[in-house]
Amino acid sequence: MTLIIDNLSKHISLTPQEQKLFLSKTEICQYKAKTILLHAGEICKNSYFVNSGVLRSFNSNDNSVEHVLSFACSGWWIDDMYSLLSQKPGNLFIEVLENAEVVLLPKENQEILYQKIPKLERFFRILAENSLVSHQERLMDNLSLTAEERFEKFCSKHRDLMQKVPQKQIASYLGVTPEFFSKMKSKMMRK
Amino acid sequence: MTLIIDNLSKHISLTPQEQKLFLSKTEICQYKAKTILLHAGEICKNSYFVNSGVLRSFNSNDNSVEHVLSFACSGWWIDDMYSLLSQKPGNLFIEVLENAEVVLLPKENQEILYQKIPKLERFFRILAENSLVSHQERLMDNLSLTAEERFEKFCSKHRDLMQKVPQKQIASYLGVTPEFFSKMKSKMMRK
DNA sequence: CGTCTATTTGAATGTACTCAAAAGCGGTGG
DNA sequence: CCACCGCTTTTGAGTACATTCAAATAGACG
Repeated sequence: MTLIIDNLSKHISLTPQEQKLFLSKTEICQYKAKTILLHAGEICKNSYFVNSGVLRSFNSNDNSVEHVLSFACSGWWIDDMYSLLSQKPGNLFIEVLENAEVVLLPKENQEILYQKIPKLERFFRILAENSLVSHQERLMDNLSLTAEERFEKFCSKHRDLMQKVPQKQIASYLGVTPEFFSKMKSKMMRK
Repeated sequence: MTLIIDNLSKHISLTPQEQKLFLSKTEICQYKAKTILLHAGEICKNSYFVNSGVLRSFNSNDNSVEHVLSFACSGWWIDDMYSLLSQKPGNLFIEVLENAEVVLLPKENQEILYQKIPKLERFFRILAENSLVSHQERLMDNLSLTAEERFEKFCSKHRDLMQKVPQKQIASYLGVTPEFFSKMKSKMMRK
């Protein structure tokens, strides 16, 4: 029922009291599609855990060209890690793509929880390490694969997102223009 | 004197006993340039902390095209995080570029240390989070900047490496061919 | 139904790559 | 200490992958 407790339980085990404490430091919010949870230039005050719906993080080059850093569906965490850690203005937006229920974990509560439940250090260590691994892989893919190969890999890894997300944003995630993505897609269909 | 203890002290404070315990679980090794500490296909058994010298991690596309994931100088950690976490064969090489003194922290000792000194969970959480931030930034740079811009950014961030590392490897890190890098460089010099 | 945005398609362009060959540089052995 | 060998860097010509700009088409939403 509480997806987020299940998520924690993947790497650490919490007593019922600890679970209660954890939940008491979070807040559940409902957001409609297109809501912007964080604007570039703001300081990121929360980690977001997605119960349902879809979010994305992206930056926007002065000239309104967007680059998608990540998507987050049910069961995923999303934030502007740079801004969250440094508590300085970041350059990411976080936007709701599909009506979403989101668990907010405020930065200051996270620090409190680290003190009260040190096991959480372990959880977020593992979370960060796993995230690091997948970012490293994506980086290497961007260096060594063609757009077509990256697209195929994306499809096999995230078939679910293909339905939910406008393809211009998948293009952006893969690092190509929407126009090129469209041409590439139809070319691959023909085979 | 012990660079690695200084490094830990940046984020957590250890008692002298804890410091001793930590060091007792590590091993210091000297390696000559060109030594390969980890081959693709092997399981990564250690985290490496660089006391002196320079290392790099890279993968190698079947057809012998190399892509540099990261460099590590004095004071930096390096490993194949994927393989280290999963204890499955990875696809990274770790190589010594410049004669190096390296602190080895074996995976199994790391687990022991997590139990004996839970504060280390915090340290490696912060380490992973910071690494994640810089990988995210590099990823976004690869999506949104030209090769020239990435090169300029690299220069201003890592002037020291420019001297120490063959430029074909900087090219590889930036995601361009050595030939193109050379042309780009001379073009930028002329300005 | 009309408006707004996303997608498709086409033509011209550019950034970066491949292949090839020459020049430079560093280390090693005689 | 010099000469040679291998590797890195440079340079050039031709090519390819992906972009830009523009316009037409399709879809989604109020």
